[in-house]
Amino acid sequence: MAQTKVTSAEVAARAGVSQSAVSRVFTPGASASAKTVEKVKAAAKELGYRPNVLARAMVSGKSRIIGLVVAYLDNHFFPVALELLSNELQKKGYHVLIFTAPNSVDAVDNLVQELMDYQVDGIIAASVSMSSTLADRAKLAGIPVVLFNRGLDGSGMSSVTSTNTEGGRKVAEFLVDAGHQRIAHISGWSGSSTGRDRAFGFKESLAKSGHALVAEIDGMYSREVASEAARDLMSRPDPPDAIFVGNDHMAFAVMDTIRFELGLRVPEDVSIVGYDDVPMASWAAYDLTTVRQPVNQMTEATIDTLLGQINDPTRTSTKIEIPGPLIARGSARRPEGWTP
Amino acid sequence: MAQTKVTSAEVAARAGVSQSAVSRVFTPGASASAKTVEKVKAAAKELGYRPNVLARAMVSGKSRIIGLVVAYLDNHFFPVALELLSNELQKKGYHVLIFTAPNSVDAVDNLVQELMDYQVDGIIAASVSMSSTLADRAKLAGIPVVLFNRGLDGSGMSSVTSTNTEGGRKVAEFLVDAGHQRIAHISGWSGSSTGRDRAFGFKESLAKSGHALVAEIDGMYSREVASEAARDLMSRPDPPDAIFVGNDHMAFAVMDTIRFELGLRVPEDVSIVGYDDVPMASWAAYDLTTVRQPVNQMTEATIDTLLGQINDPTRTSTKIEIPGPLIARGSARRPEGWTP
DNA sequence: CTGAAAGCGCTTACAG
DNA sequence: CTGAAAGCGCTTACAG
Repeated sequence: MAQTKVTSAEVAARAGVSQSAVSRVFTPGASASAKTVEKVKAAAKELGYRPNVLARAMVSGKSRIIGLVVAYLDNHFFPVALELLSNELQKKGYHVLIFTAPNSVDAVDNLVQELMDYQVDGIIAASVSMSSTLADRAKLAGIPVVLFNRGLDGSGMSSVTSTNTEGGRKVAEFLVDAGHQRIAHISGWSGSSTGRDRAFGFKESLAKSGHALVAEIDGMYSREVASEAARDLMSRPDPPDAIFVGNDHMAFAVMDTIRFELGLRVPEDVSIVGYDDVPMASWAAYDLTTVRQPVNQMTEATIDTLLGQINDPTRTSTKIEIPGPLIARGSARRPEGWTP
Repeated sequence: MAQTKVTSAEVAARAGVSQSAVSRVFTPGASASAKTVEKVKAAAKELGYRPNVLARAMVSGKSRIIGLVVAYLDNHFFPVALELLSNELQKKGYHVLIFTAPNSVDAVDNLVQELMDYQVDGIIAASVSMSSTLADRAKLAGIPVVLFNRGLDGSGMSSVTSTNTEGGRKVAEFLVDAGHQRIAHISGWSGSSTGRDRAFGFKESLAKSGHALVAEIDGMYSREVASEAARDLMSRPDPPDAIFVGNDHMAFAVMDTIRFELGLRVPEDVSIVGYDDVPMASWAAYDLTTVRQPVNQMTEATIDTLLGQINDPTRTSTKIEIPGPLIARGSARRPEGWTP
């Protein structure tokens, strides 16, 4: 029997109290006598009243909306993260306004402007490039920003990633210990800190053990580009015996190309290692050796950081890196006696 | 140089006009002289002013927010749909408040209440079960609802699906024409119209050609349940020579189980057909024969329907079904001389 | 075209 | 604890 739009004034009239009293009953922590609460709740129920969140947001200055900017939804890491982020935020009484971003800095800056128009309390940018000037704008507007799965040093924005450099190192050790001699890298997009850090750790560790990279190609986080890179690598006179691919999403494409198009065997002819440990990595058709990004911990840290900054604007930005293990499966030869 | 919160009044002061004038300059279609526009825009730019969308929403009664309820984000069909929906809505000046739903009717009803608190202009429920009473509530509140990839007859809600019954029929014909004799079905969740319709069309067509279903098991849209069903089916004394699986997401699990766990060949030992044609279906590791859901057209129709109802509240609800082709790939034996 | 004023539905000091 | 009142930042009749 809900009316088209019930206001607190109507509830007040029916309950025989003031409009302020109605508001108090619906404001956690505000004072109202048991009797008032009872009368108001009864009237509200009869009329089907619920407070207008937008009005509340306007006067309180808190919208309880978090803006989430995402790209790369075709990489399954992000739907998983999105779901975790959204569930957790819902539990804490926040809601998510989602923006899908083409991955250009300009486009993202526009989106973030629009987000700010909605008076969001905070912004999570997932694997997306924001300009520093935009970051400054958000800071001036008092809106905290947390970068998820991407860092931007010197931007003053908080970020949450896995220990990408360390992850790259682990892969190098794993491949070297397994006796690989001709190692190549199809990297994550070099415009992303994530891609750069993994490549850096990987190459650094390789060099330390006296190995040089056979080849390094930017896979641009794209299936097509990664497949082309795999074709290129495997058709060389001296093809690699192991390829570290900058994320799982590209690694699947590389495996498809190598096995079904080129007719080679994985790992007998070439070992493949990915990064992320998306659910599909454990599916039998791929059984991909990869470095796990602890997405649960990463989303938790992201939310803690963001809400922390929302509740205490003086808090300084933090850079959180969460370690994840290398998960050895069937797509790469293992070092003898290897244990995680 | 943006201030922490610039209001139209401040812009008005700087531009030497009234606050109303500022508002008009930022309201498409409102009248203002070229001179006023110029002065206001200049002042707005200097101060970094942007209208507060929430305030606008309150007075205009239009939030330009669309509530999107999703479940099953692990099924790749939904991230794809989500991205299309979000992009298209952004282009039309709407934004998406996202709610991830556990798939119980109660939980969904709660979420939708919260959505309404945000004064959303419309709701898209993707593969999610809403109660009819909730639908009635939304209608009373004047908020149009469109069901995406799910129907609910008699609810008065609009829905957009593919022609699921017809799709089921196509699969039956395809398998029968290929000479399969022992045909089984691991269905989509029987609580969903989508699952029921596909199963219905499939069985109806099978019966018409004098074939009986060897077995039918509800796969609950779950990888685990579908895998268990596959084990069950293939360990029978007289195992099926073809299985129609209610969606691609489950079909991948079925293929993994049959090939890597049971050591059988697809399609030599058993043909597998899915439903959806998610991107992964075309990946070489699965090469899945499936019925395509034209997700582009489905999302377009969803948006057209929703915005249509928002702009013209008298418009009656519609039930749209969009046909999609069967895509023959390598996971199922083809009828001789088969053409799409 | 333009400004003064009312009002959207709330929250929150301020008195009592 | 409670009510009257101000105000959040806008849009939109209403006069002029």
